[in-house]
Amino acid sequence: MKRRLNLEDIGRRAGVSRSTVSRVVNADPHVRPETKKRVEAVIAETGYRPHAAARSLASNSTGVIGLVISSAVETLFDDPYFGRLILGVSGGTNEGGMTLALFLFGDQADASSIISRVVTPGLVDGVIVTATTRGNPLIDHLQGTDMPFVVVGRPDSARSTFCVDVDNRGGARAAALHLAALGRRRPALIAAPSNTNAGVDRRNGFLEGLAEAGLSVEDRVGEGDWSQGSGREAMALLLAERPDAVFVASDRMAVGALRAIREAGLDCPRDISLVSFDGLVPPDLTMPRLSSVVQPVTEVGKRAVRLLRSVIDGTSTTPEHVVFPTELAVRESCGSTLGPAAT
Amino acid sequence: MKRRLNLEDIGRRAGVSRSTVSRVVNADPHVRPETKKRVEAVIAETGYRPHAAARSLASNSTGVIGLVISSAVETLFDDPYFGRLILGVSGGTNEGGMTLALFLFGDQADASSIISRVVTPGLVDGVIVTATTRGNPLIDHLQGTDMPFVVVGRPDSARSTFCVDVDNRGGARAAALHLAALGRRRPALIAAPSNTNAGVDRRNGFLEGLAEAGLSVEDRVGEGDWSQGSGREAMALLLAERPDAVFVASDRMAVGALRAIREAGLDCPRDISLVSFDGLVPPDLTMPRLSSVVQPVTEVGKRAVRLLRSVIDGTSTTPEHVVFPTELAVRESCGSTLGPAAT
DNA sequence: ACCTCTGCTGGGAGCGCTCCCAAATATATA
DNA sequence: TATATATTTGGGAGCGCTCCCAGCAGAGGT
Repeated sequence: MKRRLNLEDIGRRAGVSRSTVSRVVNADPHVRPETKKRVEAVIAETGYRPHAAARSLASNSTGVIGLVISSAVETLFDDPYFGRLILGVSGGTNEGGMTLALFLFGDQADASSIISRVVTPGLVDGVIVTATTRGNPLIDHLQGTDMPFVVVGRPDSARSTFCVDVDNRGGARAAALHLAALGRRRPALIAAPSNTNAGVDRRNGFLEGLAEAGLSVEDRVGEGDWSQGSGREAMALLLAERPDAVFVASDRMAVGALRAIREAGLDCPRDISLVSFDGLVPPDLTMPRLSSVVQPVTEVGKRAVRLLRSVIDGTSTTPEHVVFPTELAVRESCGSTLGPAAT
Repeated sequence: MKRRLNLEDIGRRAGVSRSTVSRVVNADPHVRPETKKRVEAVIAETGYRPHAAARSLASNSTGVIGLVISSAVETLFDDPYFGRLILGVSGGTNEGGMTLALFLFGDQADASSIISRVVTPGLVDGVIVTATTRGNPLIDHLQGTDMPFVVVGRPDSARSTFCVDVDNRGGARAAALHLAALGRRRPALIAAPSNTNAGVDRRNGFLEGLAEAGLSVEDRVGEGDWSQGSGREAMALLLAERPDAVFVASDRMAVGALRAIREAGLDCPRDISLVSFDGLVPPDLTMPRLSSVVQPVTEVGKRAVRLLRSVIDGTSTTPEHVVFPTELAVRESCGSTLGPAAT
């Protein structure tokens, strides 16, 4: 069992000191080219790699970013949202040569263990937190520490944190306007949980758009829990109100709603025009293809990493809110090509 | 800006030495109860947390496990497989109080950077590698280092590594037998990529089962790339051969196949009985609900962590292969409740 | 030839912890 | 009470790196 090589060993072999090797490894320009070449040769030949923990300790920076996702974990990946977010964050860390540490809450026991692990000094340089539900305890906790963090989504108390969000409200409003323009007159809403800020914003945006168009949902409102099943149930209930259009606050729930519509012997988009939110489900997954308000999740993740890095290195000091626009992608489920529904 | 507390500081406040505090933190039993109590009081009061990097350096163990997923990243989470795997691995690391580092390959540039990052000493204690395609360069590379690793899936050269796999072959065989028992006589196969071991095993298992039942696929064979679109195309082509049953090597591709069947004006399961592999798509996602061979992905992930931990701590030294059973879940798409198809 | 200035290099100190051995104290045995 | 033994505690050494300052060489100016 041969010992691991360290800077000193490489230095000895190259006839230079520890410090010089360190400079070469860190691309410090103050090294004579020939010296540098020699050291690099030894490094290549020995396969030397600097020890990450030692580096972190000495430099007080780990090169690791934490992503904390608190949610009912079992069904986490049933919704494409988190996968995409992880993809974006991973892309962001990769481009900075950083490492991504993923913290997923399972049950409540994990939660407290993770909360304390996340703030352990010397483990991560900063954290990205998804603010799925209002009153996220982790955010409060982080606020009391000096661990840099950014929130994905809109945090409850807007002013004190860095965050990256999408224009939920604007997107939902656009959906309402589109449905109205299509001539639909009995719009329904399947909202996302009202204990999430995204859910609240989408609901308000939709109602706002409707109001602008002189429409209202009246009693045609249901609420799901993001799951497909909840969308189906909500839709089944709503059917009694004979809506001619529905805005479903997430793709996932929309898939369920679609099922309920079909099970009732109705046709989407002919009988009911549907627009959902997210734009994450591959269009071909459903028949008809979902028209939905697309949010750029991957970009959100990437951007969150960049923002966090600027917080870590002190470039950003005053709370900053980045909001990405959302855009309605018209496909089949809204029935744009059909013209107004026959009453 | 107050300095971060260290063991020495806590010791001073509690009137004991650095070492004693360390013992308390690490639950070493050789501490007098009252001393322990006093130290714990100081820790609680100051909110002290040991520095992870310092710990890693001194103890030569990081408490971090790496999960490396090499795949076309953009579409990674379109397939529920990886999400579930991550969930399982995350559950495994959480239960050991460990941290999960996630390495996703984006493009080829990421690949080499990640490969070298993964083997950096002092970053992770070990790695879990998904062996999506044959001849995975990372596995070869790891074999040349002393970084502990376990492979999820069957590696090419079976004998030299630790791995956790599922019984792809047996599951596919069961699918064939089931289709045959249903009275189907013109079975087709939409295989997974033959440059993956899972793809090869599923194909062989299916053919084997068919042979046992005295059937054969003849020309009714297609191959997809795991994507839904590829399943659809393969099925569309296959339709010309007038199959009365099809085994699709993944749920995802099966969703595409279902679409092709419907687009051709045929009915599944009446005209074509379909069985897929994975059991990961929520049943209600499709109409009809998919009958599929279920693989316990989450358990695989959990088990991989446990196995890796035993490799890390030296408990396991001789390559060990864990294989989970797979099980056919009969739902609607195979048409079991229909009786034999009318020719 | 002398001095200065710049460019490169070496080495001490220290990051906060664990490991281990020895010292100090408490307990058991004769 | 004296001695042996077990329990608890303290502190040195070191993990491998970065940071910083001092030293040393060679180039340039007078």
